Amino acid sequence: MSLTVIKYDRGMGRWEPDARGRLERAALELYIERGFEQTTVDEIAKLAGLTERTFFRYFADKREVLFWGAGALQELLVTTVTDAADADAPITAISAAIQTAGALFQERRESALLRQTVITANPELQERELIKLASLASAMARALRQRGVEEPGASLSAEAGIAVLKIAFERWINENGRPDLPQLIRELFDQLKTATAG
Amino acid sequence: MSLTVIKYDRGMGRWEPDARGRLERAALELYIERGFEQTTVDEIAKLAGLTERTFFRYFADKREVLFWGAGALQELLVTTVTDAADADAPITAISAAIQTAGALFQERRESALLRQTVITANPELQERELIKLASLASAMARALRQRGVEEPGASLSAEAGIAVLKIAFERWINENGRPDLPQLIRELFDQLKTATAG
DNA sequence: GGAGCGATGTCATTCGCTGACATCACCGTA
DNA sequence: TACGGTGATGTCAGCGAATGACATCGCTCC
Repeated sequence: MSLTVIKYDRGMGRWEPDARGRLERAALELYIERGFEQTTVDEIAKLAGLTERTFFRYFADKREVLFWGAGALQELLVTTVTDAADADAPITAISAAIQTAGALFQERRESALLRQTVITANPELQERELIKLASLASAMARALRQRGVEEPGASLSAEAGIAVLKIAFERWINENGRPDLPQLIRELFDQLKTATAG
Repeated sequence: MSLTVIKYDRGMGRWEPDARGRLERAALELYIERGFEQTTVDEIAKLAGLTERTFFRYFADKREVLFWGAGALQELLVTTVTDAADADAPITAISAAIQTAGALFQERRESALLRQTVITANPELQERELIKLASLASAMARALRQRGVEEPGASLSAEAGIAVLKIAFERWINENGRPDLPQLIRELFDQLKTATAG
């Protein structure tokens, strides 16, 4: 299915620029073509014109290459939570942050879909994704606490936000009608309110 | 710290009963003593009087030995959700299920604490725990759907329940006062209602 | 034109995990 | 009682992920 054209696969050795980017693109391409398990790190490195050892200097393990962007996402979420008006309820700040994240995915729908296809096909990658999401939740909870929100409200709001994000993202990927993701997120926060009102 | 006395470490070869149990206990003991990463599967097997190969016949991987009980927990949750009165709101059924799980942990507080100490000390184990929790959530959501609850309410309620369980369990472990876990869970469901009310 | 330096390569090793096949203890039955 | 089947275990060989130690490369600055 080779959806990404890789132009750097030959004659590219040491010292070519953007080693990390080359490794990242090579990995994604191979994960899509043959699947995550069927791809060896050695193959990724060779396709990027590097060695296995160098791959592990840039990425802690074979999975991490797909989650490198999580750091930036976390900063975005924390910033959005922190910048929310003090008058806003915690859940409102969280909702704003999650909507922002949703907008980001929406901008890169194609690559988000490719990435998610790979992840969904492999339990090891799902595990990694879950721990990244958990990390996002605790970062948001921390941001709320620094805004003066007490526990357990901070953690509950943050975890609820991640739950909404998970469900919203999944629906957004599976629906061909491609509804607006941030709006889907708003609706889910509303439904969460209803659901928990019990 | 050797808290578990293992009596089966010598003269126990093939054909002694309860191979799975011996492997489980041996693994937990070594994970506690030296840490998860510092323990080899070969060491676990030898301590249990078996071979590495046999370990992998009982457990899919080195981590799974700590999560074998998750299946029973899932059944318990599903049963409780399914058996909840039809008149009950979905979130009430979920709350009942999570409280039941809490009661189960409370019965085995010591071993739960040991297990959690090992898991908390190791990211790989946290990943595995998160995917088990996610599996519990989707099982509960499925149970709700079979009771006629529509999406996204089913998934939202289930995920919210797991979020409560995570937070409740963490607090219960860390507080020396040892509050009643099922009650802590009830309180957190209440606070979740407040928090999401915005 | 070397000295220093960061990025990369090479090599060796450990360990998780798997497949293929042999072996063992036990159980039923002829 | 001997025999054959069966399931659990052992043995062996091998792949691939990951890591440490050390060498080498290309660049930059004196």
